Amino acid sequence: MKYPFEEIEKKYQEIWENDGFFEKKKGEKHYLLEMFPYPSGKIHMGHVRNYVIGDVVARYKTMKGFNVLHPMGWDAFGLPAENAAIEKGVHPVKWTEENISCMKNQLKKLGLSYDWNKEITTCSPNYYRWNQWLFLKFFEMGLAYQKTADVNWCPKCQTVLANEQVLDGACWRCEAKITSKSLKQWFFKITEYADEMLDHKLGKWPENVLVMQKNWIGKSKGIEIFFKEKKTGKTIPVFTTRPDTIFGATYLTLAPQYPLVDELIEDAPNFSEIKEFIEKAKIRVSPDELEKEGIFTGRFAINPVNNEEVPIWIANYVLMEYGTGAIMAVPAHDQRDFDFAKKYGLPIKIVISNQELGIKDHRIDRAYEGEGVLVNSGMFDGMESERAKEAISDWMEEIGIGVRKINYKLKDWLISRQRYWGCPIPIIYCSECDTVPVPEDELPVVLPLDTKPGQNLWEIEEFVNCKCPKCRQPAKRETDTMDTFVDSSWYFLRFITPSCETKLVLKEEADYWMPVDQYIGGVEHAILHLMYARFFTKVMRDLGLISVDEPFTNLLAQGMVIKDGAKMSKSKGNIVDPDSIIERYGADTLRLFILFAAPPEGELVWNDKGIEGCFRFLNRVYRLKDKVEERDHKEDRLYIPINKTIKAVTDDLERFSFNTAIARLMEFVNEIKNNIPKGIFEKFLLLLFPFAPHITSFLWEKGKISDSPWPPYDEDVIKEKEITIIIQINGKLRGKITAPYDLEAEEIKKRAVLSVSDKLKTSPKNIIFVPNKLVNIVL
RNA sequence: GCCGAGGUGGCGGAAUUGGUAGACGCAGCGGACUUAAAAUCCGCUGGGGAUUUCUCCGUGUCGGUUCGAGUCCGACCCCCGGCACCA
Repeated sequence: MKYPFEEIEKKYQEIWENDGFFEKKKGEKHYLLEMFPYPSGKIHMGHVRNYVIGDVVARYKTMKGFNVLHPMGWDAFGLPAENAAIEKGVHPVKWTEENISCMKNQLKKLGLSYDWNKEITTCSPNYYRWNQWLFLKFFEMGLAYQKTADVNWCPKCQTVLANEQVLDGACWRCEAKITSKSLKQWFFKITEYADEMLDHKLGKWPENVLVMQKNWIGKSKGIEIFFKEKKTGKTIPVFTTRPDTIFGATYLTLAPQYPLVDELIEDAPNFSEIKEFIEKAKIRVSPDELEKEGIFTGRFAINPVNNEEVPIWIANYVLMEYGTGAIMAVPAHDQRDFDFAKKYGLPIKIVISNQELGIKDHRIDRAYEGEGVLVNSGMFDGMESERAKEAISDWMEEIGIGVRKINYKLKDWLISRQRYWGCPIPIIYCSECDTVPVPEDELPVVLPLDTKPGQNLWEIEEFVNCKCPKCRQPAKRETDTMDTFVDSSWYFLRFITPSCETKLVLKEEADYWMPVDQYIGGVEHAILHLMYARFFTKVMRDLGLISVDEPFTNLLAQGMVIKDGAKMSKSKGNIVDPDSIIERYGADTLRLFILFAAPPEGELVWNDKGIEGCFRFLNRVYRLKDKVEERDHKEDRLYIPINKTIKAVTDDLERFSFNTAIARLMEFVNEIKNNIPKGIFEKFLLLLFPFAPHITSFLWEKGKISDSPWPPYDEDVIKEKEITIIIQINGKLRGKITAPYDLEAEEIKKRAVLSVSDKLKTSPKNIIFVPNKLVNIVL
């Protein structure tokens, strides 16, 4: 037996299409947002999960009387569109538009309550002109700059990538191995906000997301110490977090790319050997495959704390991008330096003593990296390393051989992409005036649409050639486009006034709606998108666009959808198509199952059988319509259960425990035996409505169910008059009694002892009483 | 290696502050209805033993705190996620 979900869902989706969802403008504001999708073709179960969670919250909050903003849009620039153009000969515009219309249709078939009047599409000039406008603002503020750097290059995507977009040495999108390339590129100075981004003081974010971001930012406090090269007297600064080990520095190591290297080795007898090593060492290998190797330069440096000469080496494990590109090696107290020193027979000098390692024993077999008392460290001998760090730093700064410094792992965000299907960077290069920003009133720089598949912007002369805005002489446009993560770093602001032509957002409206009260999306964006969006928010605040420090007050990081032990994906061939499920069971069943199968933060294991249970449940609900009776409901035996259910479902929704909320609804239906009074049935329908809006709309009969407020519960009824008291003997369950609510302790204890008297071999030593819960008799 | 989250029946998962472990659903078993099947409805369903309402064991392992521990503390084991020569 199946209820006629096709007709029901079609009917109500048509009604919603015409009526919309959010006409009323009263109550406290609630900005609810789910991560907008890339229009890749069809929605997948991950989308369904994300958007169904959002929809339940939207409908619940609306019923609770909030003024809800719940918009949806499209993250529409990106590489798959270009690949499709090359493979199928369809223009990215057409491909994207078709996908959007298909996916929008799918979202509607799920019964999602979006305010489609606020829809945005990042590839439309009306949207990306503000992308360009923000770029110009960043440029004015010195937050957008160009530099030549060794950058991550994906040979398959034929473009550069930001650091965050390289996973395990491979491209985040196509998994091709990343190579290095030296290019002049545009960067956003995200590092300027590194410190502020370490704290998220607003609302509730999952701990693991905050920790991941913190690790990514990777703040470390230390000191730059100035070594001098002996022959030339040139300064080689090294960064360390362990100044307490400075007396144990027995050699220096430079990154292969270190600028001074060429000069240092020019008169070395084994010059060509060193050169060869450097070229080999420059090739990036993943850390676990890399054997630590190095070569002596023939030169020495002076350790400024004791004027000792230490050899200068070049090693493949020293990174040019972090710190100064040069390190002081303390083999006794750093495992990497230790391995290296052992391999090349370099001296190992212990300067931190500890219980495990005798200070006189020089044949240690590993580095001691912990804290301890300083030895062999001149006037700092006997000091605790924690104190010595400060004392040595103070002293170094005083005599000018070092300066305290904070380093971050976080790098500036490389935003140039050598791709066509993206937002053009609004910059013009003029032989006279150099780098000139496109004037604001000439925005947008429109992406030319009359192109052939695979054609790049630099191949389109009409685009490239232009006039310099300053001197009106012929000039050339920047032909790189922006990383698509730029588009999604501020879209939550555009949703507020999406069609405003004069401003990115109207200030008063932004002040009303921002920040987003609840953001919902996959954990996979914990670093990339969420960090970029926080960065943009802080810049937009400094620009005076908004008054908030953070974009998203609360974050719900939803788990992945799994089948056969792996994330659902086309390449693994384990996808379940939402359309086929809707066709078979209807959208309400799909919505219910995806919420019921797992708590939102956890992984959801797809089970073809499990969905049957939700379908059966909705069929039972449907059949209830024949059991509804017109009669007084306050006296009915279901009156207490429905009130308990209202309380439970309300509490569960407040803490996003959708799976248990649905279980409560199922329990209630299991309670109904022969019939149900209409008043109680209606309350039940209101509770079920956010989860299964179609079937509940149908069963509601009178008017629109969505106009009804969330039902309150009767406090008096919930407090039961007769309650069950657990009786334990020595903490083990031995019986139960029922007693009036709040019956006094002595009376309960008396009854409890009496009820288990045959099991009491000795008289009780102690009786623990927890009001309205249990009695524990201790023998 | 470091950081984070977790380990509960055959399975997905409940147990919100330490107080009836296993709600709800799936799968399974038995029964009703039916000529039969499907659907539906009812009952059982952590393990062992007595077979009736009794009893022992049981939330990764070992120990601790407590009248009482899935929940708190300590040590260890195992999975998952993130970062990984960051000096």
